[in-house]
Amino acid sequence: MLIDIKNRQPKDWLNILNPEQRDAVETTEGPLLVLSGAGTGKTRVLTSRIAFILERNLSKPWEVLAVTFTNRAAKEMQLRVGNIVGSVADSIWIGTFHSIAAKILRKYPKLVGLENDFTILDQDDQLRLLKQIIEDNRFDLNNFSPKILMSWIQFCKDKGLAPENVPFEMMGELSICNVTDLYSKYQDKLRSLNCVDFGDLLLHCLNIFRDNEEVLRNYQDKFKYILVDEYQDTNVCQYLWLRLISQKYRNLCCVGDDDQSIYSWRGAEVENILRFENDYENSKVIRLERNYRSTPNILYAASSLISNNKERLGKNLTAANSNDHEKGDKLTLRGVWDGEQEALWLVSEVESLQTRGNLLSSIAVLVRAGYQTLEFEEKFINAAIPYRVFGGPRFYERLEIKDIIAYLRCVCSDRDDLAFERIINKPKRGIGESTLKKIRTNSRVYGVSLMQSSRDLLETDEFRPQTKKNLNLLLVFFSEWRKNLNSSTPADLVNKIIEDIGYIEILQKDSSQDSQGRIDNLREFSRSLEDWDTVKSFLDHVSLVMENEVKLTNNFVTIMTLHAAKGSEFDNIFLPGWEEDVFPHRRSLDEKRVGALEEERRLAYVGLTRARKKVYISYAANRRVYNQWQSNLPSRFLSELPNEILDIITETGVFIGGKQDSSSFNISDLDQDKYQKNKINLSVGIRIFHQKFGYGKIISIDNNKLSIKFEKAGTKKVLSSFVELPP
DNA sequence: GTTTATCGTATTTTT
DNA sequence: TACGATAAAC
Repeated sequence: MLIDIKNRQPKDWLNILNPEQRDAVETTEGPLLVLSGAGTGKTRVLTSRIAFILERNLSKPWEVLAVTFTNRAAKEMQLRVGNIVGSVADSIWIGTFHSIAAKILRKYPKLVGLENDFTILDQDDQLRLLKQIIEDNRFDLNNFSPKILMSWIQFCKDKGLAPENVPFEMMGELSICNVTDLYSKYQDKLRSLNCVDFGDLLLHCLNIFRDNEEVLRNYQDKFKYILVDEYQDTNVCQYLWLRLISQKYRNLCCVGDDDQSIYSWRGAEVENILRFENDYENSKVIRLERNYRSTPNILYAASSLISNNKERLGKNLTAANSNDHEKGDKLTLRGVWDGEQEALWLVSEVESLQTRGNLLSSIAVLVRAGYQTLEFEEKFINAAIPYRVFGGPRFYERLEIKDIIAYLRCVCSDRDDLAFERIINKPKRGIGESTLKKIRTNSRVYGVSLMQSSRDLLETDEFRPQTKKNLNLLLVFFSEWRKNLNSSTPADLVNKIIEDIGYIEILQKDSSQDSQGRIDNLREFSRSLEDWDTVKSFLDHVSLVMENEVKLTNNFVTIMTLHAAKGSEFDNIFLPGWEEDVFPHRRSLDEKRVGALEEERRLAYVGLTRARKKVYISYAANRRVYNQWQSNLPSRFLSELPNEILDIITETGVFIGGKQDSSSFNISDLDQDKYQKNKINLSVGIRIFHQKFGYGKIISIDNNKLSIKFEKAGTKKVLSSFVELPP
């Protein structure tokens, strides 16, 4: 594919750009903000800009830094730049914030008190570590859960704050317990274990730049051109980092879209993009508003929706290939009785798309939250339609894989206590809580690693004979594996480990459903290791690139969360679950922050703008949540879509406004106030009939939500539009 | 001392 | 439902 594109006229990639895009590519000097709406060719601008810089010989490839948020985006950029400029693209610094920071940190670990081979912890390890610290120090934390405390610590790190710099105001309701103390202890522990967490990668890197002028100058001199993708998603720490590193040449090009900012919960600050012009003197702003992706109808829907947000810079997307006669299909809006019917309907629409000649790979189902994928998976399996869930439990996060990785980590480092704790009794070898406690206490007293502590204790009679024997065997294995560390390939080493500890046999004995799948995963894992020369380089890859290699095999429907969908596009998009409390998510409604709802709306905007041709939105009146029936109102976002471009189909038997006539259904009917007017007279005590639950009496009324005591089904909450007066 | 069973509770999004 | 913490059984 390289050859094919390289054979084009050298200027081709430049000439296909529209004037604004071209301006963004050619304005190489000085700070530049590119406000790039959905589908306006953002990636094309970024890649062309890099190609332009290289082609004009403005800098060497290794003097260009391009940062993205996801590994996927980084990979794509690498590929597309490579398509234009060829193999020199390999020496450009392209990567995620985290991987670039890790690369720099690996060069200067000592400056922040780390050793060369520090380990990057994942969330699981972070949480376990924090729990341990809470226990060890007997912290009184007022019933705040470790999870909450962990996210607070991450929050501080996102802001670029070390424990000693956290201002009192930031502690919020956590100020009643000494969280900063905990944070500080957590950092100490990480350092003593020679570990970092995700937030540290950036924070340490930032601190290196702050405290070591020569190092900073080194990188400032190096990077003549800096490009940032998805700038609206940067947090304070990343913002400060960028400011420092770009200070010398000031050739900083940030590309982003405030309407697609959906990561504030992870510390992202839209403000970064809103204040770009103030922050960087003599900066230029270019707006990309020509959308090459979606039909006019889809854009109209998306624009109407997003115009309900107040905090935005404001952009008007127009369809680049617009033409008054061809507005594209209307959006399909489907209301159904319950979640199951929604899934059945969705699958049947997929089948119909397929018979009309659409590839399954042109179809995506975008959900608000991970748990929603299950229902669709089931129905796809029944219909024998191939699908793939992205962003589900990721390969390296599977338990069995994590176990083996923990073994590898222990082989590499004697000091990796977290990994050691994970595997000391996995598979079960009779080493339980009390033995572990002894090892821990001993290690704390003497300041040695758990593994060293175990070795020391084995010299004594502290353990029972059986325990002693088992633990000793494990340690003997480790010293053997370490001998092989440099002589054999990582794949061979893993196979040896799996065999020595009898992992496969244990899985085989366990006759549970997924044990075969786990064995397959292990095989797959050792196969994937064949691409790596050293265990260490592989471990780094694992912690930074959590995704499994995406197999671009065949033809399948994509199922993923709206968050994961950002940056991708499909001909046909399904957006199920548009109900209050599901989407917008309840958590965002509970939150007092005004911005929370606006972020949900941006998420809806992202969803709509993924589609090239056709959008299907659906909602279910009832849903089973944790084995309980719950009735939901249609999402408020539905009433923000223009009526004239919707094809509305409600299921037979779903009553809206007391009428079964679907043609008279109007979106504004969803508006609660208007809705109240044409409903039947309901009051407490009245006997009613409900399609699914039968007869019952109303016990209370809350707007149009009714609590009804059914004669057979018990007490349920039901939407008033779904009840009838008995004949 | 270790493993298994039961109970109760909290449920987003991800580098 | 699914996981984690605690209680009973091996």
